[in-house]
Order: sequence, then structure tokens, then C-alpha cells
Amino acid sequence: MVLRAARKLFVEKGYHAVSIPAIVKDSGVSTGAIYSYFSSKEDLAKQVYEQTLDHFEARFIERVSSSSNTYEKLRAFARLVFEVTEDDPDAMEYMVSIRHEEFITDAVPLCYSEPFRWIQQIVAEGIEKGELKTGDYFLSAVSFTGVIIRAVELRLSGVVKESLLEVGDELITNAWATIKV
Amino acid sequence: MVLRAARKLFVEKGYHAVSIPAIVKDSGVSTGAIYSYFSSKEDLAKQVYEQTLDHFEARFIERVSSSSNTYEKLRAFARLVFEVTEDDPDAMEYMVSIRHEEFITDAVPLCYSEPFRWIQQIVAEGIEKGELKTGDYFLSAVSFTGVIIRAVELRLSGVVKESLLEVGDELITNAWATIKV
Amino acid sequence: MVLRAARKLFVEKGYHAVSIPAIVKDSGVSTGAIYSYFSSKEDLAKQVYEQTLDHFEARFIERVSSSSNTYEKLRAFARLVFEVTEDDPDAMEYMVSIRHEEFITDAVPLCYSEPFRWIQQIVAEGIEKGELKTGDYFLSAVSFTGVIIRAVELRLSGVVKESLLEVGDELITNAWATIKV
Amino acid sequence: MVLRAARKLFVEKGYHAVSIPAIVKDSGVSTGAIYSYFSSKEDLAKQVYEQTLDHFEARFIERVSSSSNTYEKLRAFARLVFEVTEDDPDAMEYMVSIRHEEFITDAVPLCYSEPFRWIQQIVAEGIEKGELKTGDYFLSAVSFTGVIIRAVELRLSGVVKESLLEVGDELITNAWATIKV
DNA sequence: CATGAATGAGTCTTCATTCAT
DNA sequence: CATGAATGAAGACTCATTCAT
Repeated sequence: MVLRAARKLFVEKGYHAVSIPAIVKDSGVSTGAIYSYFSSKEDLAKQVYEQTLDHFEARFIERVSSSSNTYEKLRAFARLVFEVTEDDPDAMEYMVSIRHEEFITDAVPLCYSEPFRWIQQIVAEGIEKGELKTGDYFLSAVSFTGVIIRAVELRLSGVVKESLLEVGDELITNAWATIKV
Repeated sequence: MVLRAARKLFVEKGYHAVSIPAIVKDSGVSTGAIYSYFSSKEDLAKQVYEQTLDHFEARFIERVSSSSNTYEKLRAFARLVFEVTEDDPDAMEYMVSIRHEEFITDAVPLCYSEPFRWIQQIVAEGIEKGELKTGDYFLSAVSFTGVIIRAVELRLSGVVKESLLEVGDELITNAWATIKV
Repeated sequence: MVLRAARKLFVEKGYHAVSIPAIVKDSGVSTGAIYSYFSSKEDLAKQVYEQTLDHFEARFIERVSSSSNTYEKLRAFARLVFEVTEDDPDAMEYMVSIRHEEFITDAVPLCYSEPFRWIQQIVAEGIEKGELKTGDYFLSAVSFTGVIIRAVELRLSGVVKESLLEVGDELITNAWATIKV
Repeated sequence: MVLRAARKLFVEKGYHAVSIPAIVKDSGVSTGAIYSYFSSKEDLAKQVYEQTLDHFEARFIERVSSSSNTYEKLRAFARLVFEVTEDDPDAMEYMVSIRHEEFITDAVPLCYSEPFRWIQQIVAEGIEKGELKTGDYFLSAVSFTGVIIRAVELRLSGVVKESLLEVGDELITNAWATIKV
């Protein structure tokens, strides 16, 4: 499948270092076919991005909606991030590491995407309800997600050797410490 | 100066999207001269990386060595990171955002570079001395730096509007919360 | 209809700048259907050429055969050319302007086509009968048709603003002057 | 030389049928060099056009300025056209046959170029002075040049076998007949 | 038969690198 | 040494043609 092969290559080498012939070779789909599905290489990268983000959002909504309090919601987010990192590392890496400016001009940056906006809102509500320490809700959201995302980046780059599913709870504890009352 | 012009362009467009002609134009140095200083475009990017990292390391050593306890040392690191982010954003962005895999094969990744190894060591010692909570020192280091680095990334991408010199203390408090006893 | 849509496009953009997809779009006929009627794009262009020329020839014969003397015959030719130019400019442009070398290798060039051979013959006979000035019949035919065709070219390219049906008589007078006794 | 090789190929096959590799092969100049002289294939074709037209104009001015009356001027024009046709057929064919719309959007069409505008002016003046028959000066100019240009086209396409330098006088006589008093 | 998705050779163009001056 | 014109391999993309449905 083209989207999957393209994402794998984009993640491995970066957008500009991946040639259409390389995608042709890896996906088994001909140049012409690729250009009948996607109007350009840029369009292909955008669709990869959207599909990946949409899929993540769908899973995110599912998880978070079944949680009640602030801690449960943030924990559900973090666990989902860790799961995706382990189960579909290309997807996670495409979301966090790719320099999307290289090909996306009109798309929202990841930090403005729904999941991250929701994290901000969850944090803002948590502060209001007194479940979190007072302070700038945006900085609190940044701090919480910073712990999670940094761990993901180091896991994806191979620096972290253990599965995030194993060490995830300790990371969540650390992340939670940045914002709890 | 070539290194500076190259770094600015690499940060703006990414390694592969920057052509030698563009560097020639921006730096005012001729193609031939560039190729007499650097053996290839890849070599140029590596030297930019090393020079940037060396400079950061020198400042890091200066700052941290004058600190006594664990908190002071980590705080000195974070303040330095925030200062560089505000004063020389290209340098910071080149260190944290550039996909070095695109051109570096044998160089150490940032997370293994001296400053980050030292942070790990500082954290390890802090745990030993009882100044930090017990647990995996590596995960603790990741958590602390995660808060700092994530804030830097969002500042560099324009999402965070305030200077990190202003909101830095709140971020340091958050980061410290992940590891304190 | 394919031939008509193709001719319109060939006239507008030139043979090589017209793609089969463009003809498919404009004619509403599928790619497969086009390739079942015509063996190739070149063959399509040839059939357009032949059909256009055949149609012109049929009208030419009709007109000229009902004329008696040399002047009447040449005048009938010129009026027909002007009429086609105004009523079906694509047909005329395809006959006079298209660089047929671009796709025709074995077809007769326009200047050797029946109507033009007949003009030559009419002129030759006219000279013999003393209705035209003596001289090289070929050059005389070239001169007469030159005035007519040049006017057509400039009309088709929009340089001549008046309908050739209006200014045609003056042109015919000019053309006739080149060969009359 | 690139311009010359390109013109030869454009004349032989038409703009769209000539590839850059073909020009590289025929001119002996590398792809990169061509693109350092010309910004694009279109730009190359435009420069060929301008250079060819400029050269013709220079010779035209030289010839016509040394003529006194209307007949001499028009004769000088026609003789020049015939000479160029015989001596540098590519130049003449590039001026009269190429579909310049295929690559030129902002350039003046040939019929509006200086030489042809001057012919119109010469004819207009000739009518005023009583040296030419009264009537629409534009149609008269079209008629005169029609005879000349049509002969050139047929000579270039190989239909006319004799040198225009030989049969030129008869053609000029015919052309002159269209406009003389 | 008709369709139009798929093919891949070939197009224009860029750019890392070299080397004559 | 420094220069920058020249090289040509490789990239994104198009389109005439085929063939499974």
C-alpha cells in the first residue's frame, strides 16, 4: 500500500530524501498509479499525515471519553501514545518527528491538532476543578506532554531500550507530578 | 560566514531543501571556497552540528561547574537552554529539531552528547545523595529534560508566544517536580 | 465527436501539446474507444487531416465545376476559402497552419492536395487559352493563392478584423491582378 | 552553438517535439550549461526568436533605407526575404512557420514585427503619393507580402525547386501587380 | 465491445561536485 | 589558492498506450 510505504520511507529518511522511484520500489505501485491517487509528492505526504492523525484521533476519542477525572484522562492519553509508539512506531514517528513545514503549508501543526488541544482543555478544566495546581494551563499542558513526548522520541530513536508499555507508569507518574496539586 | 549562513538555511528549510548555490548566495563565499573548507555538503552539515554543540557544551560546563547542589545544576542547565533559545534560536533549533539522520551516520545523536550525558549523571548522583526521588535515573533525566525541551520546541515553532526567560521559572518548577523527593 | 474535438484542440495548442486525456475530456469519448477507432494519436491526427481535406475538396469540386472561365473558377475557389475561414475556422486553420510534418510522414502536403493541384491546372489552362498572362504557371498559381492564403492566415490569427466575406472581393481583385493579362 | 542547433531542431520538428537531450546532443553543450544560459526551454525558444528577428530587422533597415521610391523599397524587402530564404533557410522558416503561440505569450506576432509594420507604412505612403492604387492599405500590404511569403513557404517545404534568387523577379512582378496603379 | 486504471519511458529541470582559468 | 562555468546523474511529473474487467 502506497501510504504505508511512503510513511515508512518518510520516517526513515525525511520527506526530501525520499524519491518517487523509491516509493514505487517499496510499494510495488507504479509511478503513474501513484500520480493518479495523489496529485503530487506533497499531496501524498499530506494525505499520509492526515490519515495518520485521523486514526490517532479516533483512538484518542475512544479512550479519553471513557475516562472520568483529569488524571484518568491524561493517563489514557499517555497510555495510548505509548501503545501506538510500540505497535505502530512509524505512525508515531511521522506525527512527532517529521518536519511538516517541509511540505505542509496550510495544515495545522501537530501541537494545534485536536488531541493536543484537548489535552490543553483537559488541563484547563482540571485546574478549574482544583484537581491540578494553579498556574498557566498552557505551560502545564506543555510540561505534562513534554515528559511523554520526549520519552517517545528517545524510544523511537532507540535510546530507550525498554518498551514504553513497561516503563510507562513511571513516566506517567513523573508527568503527573508536573501538574498535580 | 559559511557555517552560520548554512545553519540558518538548514534550520529554515531542512538539510535537503538547501542547495549549495543558496549557501553561496547567502554567505557570499564561492562554491570553490566552500569545497576547499568542507569536503561535501554532508561534511558541512556535520561541522555545523559539531561547532554548535561544542559551543553549547562550553557554555554548559561554565554554568554547571559553578553550581553546587543538584537543583542548582539542573536549573543552570535549563536557564542556559532557555537563554540560547531566545538569543540564538538557530543554534537551538539546529540542535533539537534537525533530523540529523538525514546526513549524519557516524556522529553521536544529541541525546548522547556530553550535556545530556551529564544531566543523566547529575540526576544519578542526585538520587544517590537522596536529593531526588528514587527510581530509574534515566527515566528521571528524560522526564526533566522532556519538560524543558518540549517547551523549547514549542517556543521555536512559534506556538509559545512568551519569552522562555520569563516563563522559564514556572517550567523549571514543573520539570523539577518530576524528580524531586 | 472525436475528430471535431481533436481538431479544435490541435488547432488551439498544436499536435504535441494536446494529450489523449484532453481529447477524452473534450469529446466525452473514452480512451479505449479512441484507440479502437484510431491506432494511435498520429493516426487520429491524420484522419482529422484527411477528413477535413476531403470535405473541403468536395465543396471545392461542387463550386468550381459550375464555373465556366478561369476568372470564375479562381473566384469560386477564393470565395469558398473565405467562407470556410469564417464558418469553420478550425477546419481552415487545421489545413493551413498546422505543421503537418510533426505527425505526417507519408501523407501529401497541403500544397500537393487536389484543390491546389487543380488551381495549378486551372492557371495552366488559363495561360494556354490566353486568359492569363504568360509565364511560369506554377509561380502564377503560387502568387494567386499567396494573396488568398496570407489573408486567411492573418484573419485566423486575429490580425485582420473584418470578415473575409466583406473584404474578399478586394482581395480577389488583388490576387487576380497577379496573373491577369 | 546552442541557439543555432536549437533553431535547426525547432524548425525540423516543432517546439514541443524537440527535447532538451536532443539539443544537448546536437549542440554538444551540456544540459547544465544550457540551463545556465537560458532559464527554461521556453526562454531558449524566445531568445532564438528574438535573435533571428533582430538580425533580419537589421538587414532590412540597411536595405530599405538605401531605396528611394515605393517600388524600390518593396523590391528591396522581397529580395532580402528571398536571399535569407536561400542563405539561411532555418532563420526564414523559424520566422514564418513556427507556431510561436506554443511558447511565446508576450512577444509580438511576426505580422506585427517591425519589418511587417514598415511594409504596411511603405504601402500606406505609396498610396498617398499616388504610386499605388487606392484602397485599404492593410489589404494591399497583405496582398503584396502574401505573394512573397507564400513563395517562401513553398520554397522552404521543397515544393518550389528553383532558387528564389532566380524566380524572384517574376514573383516580385506578380506581387507588385496587386498594388500598382 | 467499451472502459479507464495502470504502466513506465521520457520530459524538463535542479544541484552536488569538479576543474580550467 | 579562489573562482564559478560546466557537468550529468537523478528528481518530480506527464502521457501514449495497453489490458483486465
